[in-house]
Amino acid sequence: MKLKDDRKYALIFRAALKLVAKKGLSGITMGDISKEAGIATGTLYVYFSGKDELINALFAACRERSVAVSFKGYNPQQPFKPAFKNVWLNILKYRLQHFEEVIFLEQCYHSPYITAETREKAQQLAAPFYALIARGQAEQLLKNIDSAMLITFIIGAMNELVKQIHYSGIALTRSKINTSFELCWDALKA
Amino acid sequence: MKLKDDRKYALIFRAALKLVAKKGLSGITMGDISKEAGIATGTLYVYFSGKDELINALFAACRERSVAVSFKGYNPQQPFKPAFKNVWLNILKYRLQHFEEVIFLEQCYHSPYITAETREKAQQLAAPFYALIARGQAEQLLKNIDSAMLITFIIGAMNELVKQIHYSGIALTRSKINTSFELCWDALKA
Amino acid sequence: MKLKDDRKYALIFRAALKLVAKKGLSGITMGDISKEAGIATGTLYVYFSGKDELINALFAACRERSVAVSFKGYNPQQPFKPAFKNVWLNILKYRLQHFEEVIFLEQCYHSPYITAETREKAQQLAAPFYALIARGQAEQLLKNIDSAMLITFIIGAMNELVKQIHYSGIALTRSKINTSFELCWDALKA
Amino acid sequence: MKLKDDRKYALIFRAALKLVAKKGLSGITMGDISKEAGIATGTLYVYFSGKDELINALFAACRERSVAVSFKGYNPQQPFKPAFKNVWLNILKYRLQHFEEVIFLEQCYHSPYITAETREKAQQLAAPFYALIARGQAEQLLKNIDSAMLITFIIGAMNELVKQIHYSGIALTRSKINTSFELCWDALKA
DNA sequence: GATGAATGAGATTTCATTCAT
DNA sequence: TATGAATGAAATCTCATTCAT
Repeated sequence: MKLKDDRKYALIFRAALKLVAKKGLSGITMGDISKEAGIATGTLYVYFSGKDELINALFAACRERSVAVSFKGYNPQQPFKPAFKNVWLNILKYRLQHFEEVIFLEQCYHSPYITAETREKAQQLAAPFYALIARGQAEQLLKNIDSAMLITFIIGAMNELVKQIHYSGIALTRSKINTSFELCWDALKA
Repeated sequence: MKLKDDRKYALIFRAALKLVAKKGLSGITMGDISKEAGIATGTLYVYFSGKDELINALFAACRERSVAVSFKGYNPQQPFKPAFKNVWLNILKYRLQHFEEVIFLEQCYHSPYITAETREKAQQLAAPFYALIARGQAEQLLKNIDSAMLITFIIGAMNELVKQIHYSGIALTRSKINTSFELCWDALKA
Repeated sequence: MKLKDDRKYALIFRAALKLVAKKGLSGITMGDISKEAGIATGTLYVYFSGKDELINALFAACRERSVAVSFKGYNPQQPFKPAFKNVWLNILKYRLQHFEEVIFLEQCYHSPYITAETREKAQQLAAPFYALIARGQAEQLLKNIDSAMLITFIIGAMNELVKQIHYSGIALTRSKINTSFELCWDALKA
Repeated sequence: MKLKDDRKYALIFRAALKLVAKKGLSGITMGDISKEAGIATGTLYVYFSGKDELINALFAACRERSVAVSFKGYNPQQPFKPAFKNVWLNILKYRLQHFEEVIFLEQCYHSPYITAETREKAQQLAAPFYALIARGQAEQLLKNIDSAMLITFIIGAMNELVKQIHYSGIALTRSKINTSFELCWDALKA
């Protein structure tokens, strides 16, 4: 008896991400995805009930992975600024290394594929970031303003930074990274 | 024999923007656009040679309008910070009032519709912003780092801010605007 | 300007009926129908929103035509038996000449295509037959039993007769017709 | 190595009948049948070489069962009318209790699934009914006309009666049955 | 120029059948 | 034999574009 192959999910996701990065969300077809993944088109429907479900599942997976990686190595005992920088760097590195996911998530956000439910769940994943900001404010290191606004600033600037680095093709030196972080930190610090 | 009706361009653009904001770039069809614009599908092809051209033209138009409005009221005699804030506010207001265009531009950027040429031209429109940053640096008010990085920061943070405001539905008070600007200014200032 | 061509409905219906008679309801495809009708597959979707709608519409059309023709030449002044025979003959002739419709209606009845609504409407078309039976009972010419049962008997016997004639290929002589009618009449008469 | 499990045939047949009654012949898939039967899709192909064979086999089985039951309790010594009524009742009861088979047979008759051979064999099963009619004619109790026509009448009326009873949901009383039989008898009797 | 029906290539999806376990 | 994932041909349906009016 043949069992459902868990590696196929990864295979399909990788294929879809690659294609979206290349041709945009509006340019991918189920046929393209299956071909890229090296499986038959019909097989896609063994793993996902349709294109919508595939894209929603991939969206959720990308969001989760992205969050999961952010707090790697985070240690609450560590002083705030280095701990925060660690998270900031995790995010930056992840986004640069998985630029396809960044594009995919952005393209999805205003697409008809993502359901309200999926969107809702994605929102909830932000909780740890709010907690981190709250800690910085409690320690009087961060500006005492609406934490949503602070997060907005961090994420927005980071997004654009990642895109700029990706498209400019300019190598990202340690000093550039530090400059960028200080730019961000100057904005947030009390 | 009638002449091309200039108002139809606006009609078509407005329809396309509305639909992209609602259903995403991957969700719109020529049929949808014509219906929303209140004209026949065939008529679209009188004004645009095809879907690609329509989207490229709209993309270019949005970019141009967006830049044109940014420097409204800009007066080089004015001291830098208020002059800069004026531009910053122009951009913020425009993006909030024309949120559909923000979405559209974002969606386009990684779509196969936009040609390299269109992308190139869009890039060139950023020149006045570089000049503005250069002035701030010359006056030693802004950090003396890669101006592309500074612009990236400003635009990225602004984009996210606009989205947050739009989706949260929270009214934007004068004090919130000022807080946001100061956040941005603290990041940039020397 | 090209207008929707009313003859296309007839063209499509004729094609569908021909194919169902040949290959059964389970054997027809939208592609087959369009080819048989001499139009592009996409054109079918200009006239019907999908396969379901096409089949429901054809079902309704067949039912209506079948009923409409039944009372041709019916004259209430005429004595009951010849008036009744006239109707009976109308039905028999119509079904023999439009055998494809008989098959189609039968195939449809237990198919997932026909909606409850369509079924409902079809049911209502039987009213004139009930009225005719009621007249025969009022004149004490027909058995005074549940009129639904009488109609059931007439229609059931007729259906099978039509099939037998069609498949046996034996010519239907005037005398055979009369014999059949008398068989039916003997069953019904008081 | 296990042997073919005879109960599986019954399981498969039951599942197929249930589904055809619910969704029509055009609405069933091998997947549906296997799921309804509680077995794997692949297992269907252990018992039948394909969909066609499955349906032909079921068709033949239904026809055989239907005929076999008709003459239960038939005693040639018994006078004709009660003997005939006995057969008539056997058929009526069987069809009411196995309505799914009635639908299935009807649906099959004009489908491309049933082969000429299967159809042929089904035809031959009617022989005992012809013999019964011949006896009635020899005893000068039945009209002396083409026996095919008489059988057509009986079966057609019965079919419709069964459907009417099934769909109306009205309980079938002993008196209703008798009335129906007399209707039939009046038609046939010399 | 304006219309919208017509087109057919191509997208999504289904499903009978096969095959590895 | 039993399983159900895998397949790919074929079905349904969509949609950018054309064309007759």
